[in-house]
Amino acid sequence: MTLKLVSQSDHVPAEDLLDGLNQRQAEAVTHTEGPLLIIAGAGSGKTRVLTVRIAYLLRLGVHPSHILSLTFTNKAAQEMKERVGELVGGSVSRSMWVGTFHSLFARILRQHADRIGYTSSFTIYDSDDQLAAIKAVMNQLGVSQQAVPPNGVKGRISNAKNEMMSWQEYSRRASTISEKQTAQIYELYEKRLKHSNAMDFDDLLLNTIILLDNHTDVLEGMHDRFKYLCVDEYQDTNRAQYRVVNILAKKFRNICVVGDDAQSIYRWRGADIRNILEFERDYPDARVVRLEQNYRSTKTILAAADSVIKNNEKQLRKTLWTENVEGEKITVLSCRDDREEAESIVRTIKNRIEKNLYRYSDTAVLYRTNAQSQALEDALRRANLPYLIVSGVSFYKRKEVKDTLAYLRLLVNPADAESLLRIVNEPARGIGQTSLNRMQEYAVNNSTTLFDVMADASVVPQIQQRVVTAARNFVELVERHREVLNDLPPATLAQQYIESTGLPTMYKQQDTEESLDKWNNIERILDHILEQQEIEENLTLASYLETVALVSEQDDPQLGSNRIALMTMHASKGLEFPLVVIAGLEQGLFPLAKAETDPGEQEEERRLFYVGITRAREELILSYAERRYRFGELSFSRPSTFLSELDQNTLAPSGRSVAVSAKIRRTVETYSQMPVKEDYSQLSVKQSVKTGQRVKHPMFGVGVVVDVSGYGSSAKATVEFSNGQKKQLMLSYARLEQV
DNA sequence: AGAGCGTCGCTTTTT
DNA sequence: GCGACGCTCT
Repeated sequence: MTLKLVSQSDHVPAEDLLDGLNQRQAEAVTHTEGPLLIIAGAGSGKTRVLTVRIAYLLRLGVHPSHILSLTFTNKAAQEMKERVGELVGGSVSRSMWVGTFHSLFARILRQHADRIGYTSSFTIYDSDDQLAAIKAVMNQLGVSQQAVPPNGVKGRISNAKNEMMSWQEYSRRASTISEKQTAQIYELYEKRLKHSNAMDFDDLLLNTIILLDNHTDVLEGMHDRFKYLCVDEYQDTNRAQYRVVNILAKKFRNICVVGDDAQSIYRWRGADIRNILEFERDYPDARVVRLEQNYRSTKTILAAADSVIKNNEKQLRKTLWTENVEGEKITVLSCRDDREEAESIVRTIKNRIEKNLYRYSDTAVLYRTNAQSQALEDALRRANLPYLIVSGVSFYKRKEVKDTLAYLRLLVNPADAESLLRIVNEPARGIGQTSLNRMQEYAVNNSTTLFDVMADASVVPQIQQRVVTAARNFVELVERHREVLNDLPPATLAQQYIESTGLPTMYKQQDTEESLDKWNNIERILDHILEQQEIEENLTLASYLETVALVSEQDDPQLGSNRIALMTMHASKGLEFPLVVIAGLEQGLFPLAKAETDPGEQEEERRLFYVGITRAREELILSYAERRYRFGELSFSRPSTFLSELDQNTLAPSGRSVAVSAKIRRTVETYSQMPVKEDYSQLSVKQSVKTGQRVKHPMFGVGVVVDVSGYGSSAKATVEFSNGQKKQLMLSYARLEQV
């Protein structure tokens, strides 16, 4: 198979691959030996360079299996595989290692699990499982969850792991009482996971490091295998990832990293920007190539992006430029509330589409938080426009889905305490919390697993006979299917097993709309397994579960369809759309409130805005609402400071004063009943606004009041701003300051 | 053991 | 405004 394809790639000279690349891009492609840092600005053809570079390596005769390409998200890995496949043929690209850090390391760890005290059927814990384990450990220690929020502990443990700090070391360094407590939880958490034959996301990296550090033969195997390394989104790697990359690159030093410090948006989860900033120090002989020509966006969009990002101090200066046209100015929609914002956005998009400027799939609406998608969805549905939410988690977060997967995980790995606890009494089997606590305690004290205790719980003190029987029945149910784990095709096995758990039956019998929905979702998983089994011949239940654990959601088949895409700005990284809308540009939302006190956070938010802006090819629309529902309550906000940072020349004059639509149906009562949390300290200022007075608007800048009408909460002022713009402003929303 | 009710925290972002 | 969790009652 491979032979045929290598010969196929032989008949075209490698140089032909360089056609259409600019000089810098070609330089990056042809620098195959030794360290290479590619600083790739947004839209500079990074993916193209990476894929061509791989094709180039192959044409030089490098065997595909010697190339390792690490990406940050599944989406990126997928795209890389496809695009390389287009260049060199699908079966060649299939024998290459292209994947996320996590998925790749999970594979490596499965191969060598026994070397680090795991079995190859270890379970991967998602963050809910992590939290459940932390809570269990806290209970065990008698730490109150009120006093110590488990989520905070989770964050601290994860941070420690990202910095490769073991619980032993954490414990040594702990000085405050709270740190010592965290250390204790960390220790027991680690032991609990190990005992459950489970790893969390961070462990996948950490254990890989441990494996490679302590087992020279494995390391040598890796070295000989991965002669060419390529790491995408290097600015988003954390210290553990950095470490693995450097271990792997040590022998051949053919390491190519690509990144853009301006697009580093994962600091919060341990990404360390030093990794890219100090690459040249790590590899003094590194070649550095800067890709600064942008092929994606109009001059206007680039100018806007640049005007924003230059407010960041920590920044490698680089100059993006483009030969593209000037393009449309940026429209700003100012709206009264989130509902109106959604409707304005939908109307604007609809308008563009009706004029045949764009198709649905040319359009993306980006936002800061997933919660914002709700209003947008409603508006899109009302307008009957097709849309697609690129969210990630929804399906796999549903209870019945998690339960089904927990059953399957238990089947593969009966030591998995978190999965067991999740479903042992779902549907009810008469095994309650008290009994479970007793059995768990017994398991911990006797260094065995909960599952094994349940096989014969009669030894547990104070246990009731009917619980002993129920527990044994449960264990037998699982064991019965475990016996055929390797004999039956996974889909068949899963089907029979899940059926026998009584879970689907329970939902079916409840016979409500909701429960039938749940039953349906269970069927969807079983169908999905069957589907995967047909795609991949060697599918095992374990490999299926791994994919599901490491893939948030593969909605890709839908991404190609003609729909408007809705997603967070984080999810938009690496994508591009002719028309991009960024919603919710308000202080406290974007940037988030916590950025206001932390300059580092502020800069990260700004980079995120930069990422959002640079997704746009032709046209950008920004919006904000003066009030919106958050946490079920109405809250007020000022327009984002990011808006005022934008180069004013890039904004459309009409867009800056987009009128509030009369179409919005909203009654006075709704307003008067709305809880108002915001302080009204500025109200006196507003009410004293007089004609002729100079005022400052957070977004429109300084202006003169030319007219005042109405009073109380409906008072309006007409303000003429310094650029000649006249705008009517509701005094109760517009944050005018006296100047 | 399990159902029912009230409280609380939550929305940043993801492998 | 929702879902997870804990407390109380049966």
